[in-house]
Amino acid sequence: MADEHGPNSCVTCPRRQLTEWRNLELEHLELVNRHKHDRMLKPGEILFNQGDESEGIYCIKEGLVGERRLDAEGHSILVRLSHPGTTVGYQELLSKRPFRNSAEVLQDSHVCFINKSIVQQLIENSPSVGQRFLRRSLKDAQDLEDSFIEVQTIGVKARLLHVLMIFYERYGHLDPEVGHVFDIPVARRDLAALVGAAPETISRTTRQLEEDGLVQFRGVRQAIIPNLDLVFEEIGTDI
Amino acid sequence: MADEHGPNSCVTCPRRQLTEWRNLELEHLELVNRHKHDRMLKPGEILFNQGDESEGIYCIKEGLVGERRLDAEGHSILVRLSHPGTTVGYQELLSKRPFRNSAEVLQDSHVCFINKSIVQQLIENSPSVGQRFLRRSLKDAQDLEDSFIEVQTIGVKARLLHVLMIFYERYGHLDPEVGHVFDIPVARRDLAALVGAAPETISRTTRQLEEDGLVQFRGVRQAIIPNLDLVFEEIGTDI
DNA sequence: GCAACATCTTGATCAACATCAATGATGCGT
DNA sequence: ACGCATCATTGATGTTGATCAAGATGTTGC
Repeated sequence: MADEHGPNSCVTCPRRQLTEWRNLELEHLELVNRHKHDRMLKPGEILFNQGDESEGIYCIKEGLVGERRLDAEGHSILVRLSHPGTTVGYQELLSKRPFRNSAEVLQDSHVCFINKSIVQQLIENSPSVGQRFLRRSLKDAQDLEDSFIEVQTIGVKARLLHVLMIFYERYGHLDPEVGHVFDIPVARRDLAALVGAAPETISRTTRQLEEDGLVQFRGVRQAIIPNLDLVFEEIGTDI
Repeated sequence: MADEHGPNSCVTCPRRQLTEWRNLELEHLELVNRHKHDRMLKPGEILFNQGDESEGIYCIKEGLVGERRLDAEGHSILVRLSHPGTTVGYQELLSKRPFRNSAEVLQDSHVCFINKSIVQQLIENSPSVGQRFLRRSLKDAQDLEDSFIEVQTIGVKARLLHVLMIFYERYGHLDPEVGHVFDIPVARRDLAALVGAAPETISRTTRQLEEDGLVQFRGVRQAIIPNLDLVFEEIGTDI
């Protein structure tokens, strides 16, 4: 399991700088590295299910993971997306409660699992870790509060644009010929679940965005924004 | 400012057991007590405004405080209510960001203000305080996530019932003659802002609840639930 | 390459809620 | 107690998005 600081080692993992393990001393880092479990996962595979007890924490090294909740009527809502450099499942681990969401792999992913006993040791021995988790929790709470306001306030069109902008930030690049090109890493139904709307509504809204000249869609997995300013105007300058 | 463990002292404050200062040593407690500022506030008074920089933390000793956010179109949404035993404004203090909501007193309240330099000292010298704030933040994030799901999923009627049940838990008592009587501590417009609906919709929904026999309203500030089971049935047993 | 299946789109209809306008209640100051 | 201002209710109408049903477009396995 321990490759001596090879390409799979936590010590040299470039994503670690984004995580709560950022300031970890070498000693603790090697502890993590010795005990971590690497997994390569395909879309549709499950990290954990709603209702499960937490066994540890999941580090996303590559790929994309979504946290999904099923409501009483069986609708699934995508509560959040986790990109590389994110630890998934820390809330339930720290609060010792069962998972309230399921975590599902949305793209080919490389995920490391760290057992709760190891995390416990890190928190006890490295004060920075606790602080990082506090900051992370504060940020998550604030993001959620914003989404909460957004859902009550603005319509599907603006919310869809917002989600598309998130994809653009992460997967986009500028093609001087056509504009800002980016991938949509999820299926339409998941895009719908992310926006909090029915798939049919997403279809109609994307068509409307094309008619407005805000976004062009190339098939179902790619899109182009010819003019970013028009989009900012629509959603109110602040992203 | 310092009364020797009189009725206004933090040392003997009964609400403290509910706050992050719960396990504070006497020494630190007296530090807080020496530097806290007591204020008696009337409905409508403001603790802080959206956009202000955080100067410290607010302890609710008595009364009721609401956090309100104004969206782009000027709608105000009541993001959360804070009851006695709650510290308000900790997120912005710890993340060193400007307040994203305004805090407004909704009922006659007794609020203590603690300057950020004191809070800083406490966190540095008393490890339990940081942990308490972490727990608090985790809980807030989880509550928000639930509200988020709720807003997308269930209708105004169920959401209103949910809010009424919160009031019942806090202000209610059983009158064997008529049923479970409780006060509604906010005006209709604020009840609307809390549910995330227009005041007109709240009017119509309350009328519907009366027609269904779920809740009777006595004026605008009091209500009666003749049969709790009927309400639980409507919102799905879990509260 | 084609069948079988899942996914996406389109159209028609419906329910929920917002908005606007008017009226009725309540409270507050002098 | 009166008048004014704020707040709450009611009705009429408009908008948004969900749902249902059907067709179109992929996608996978053989």
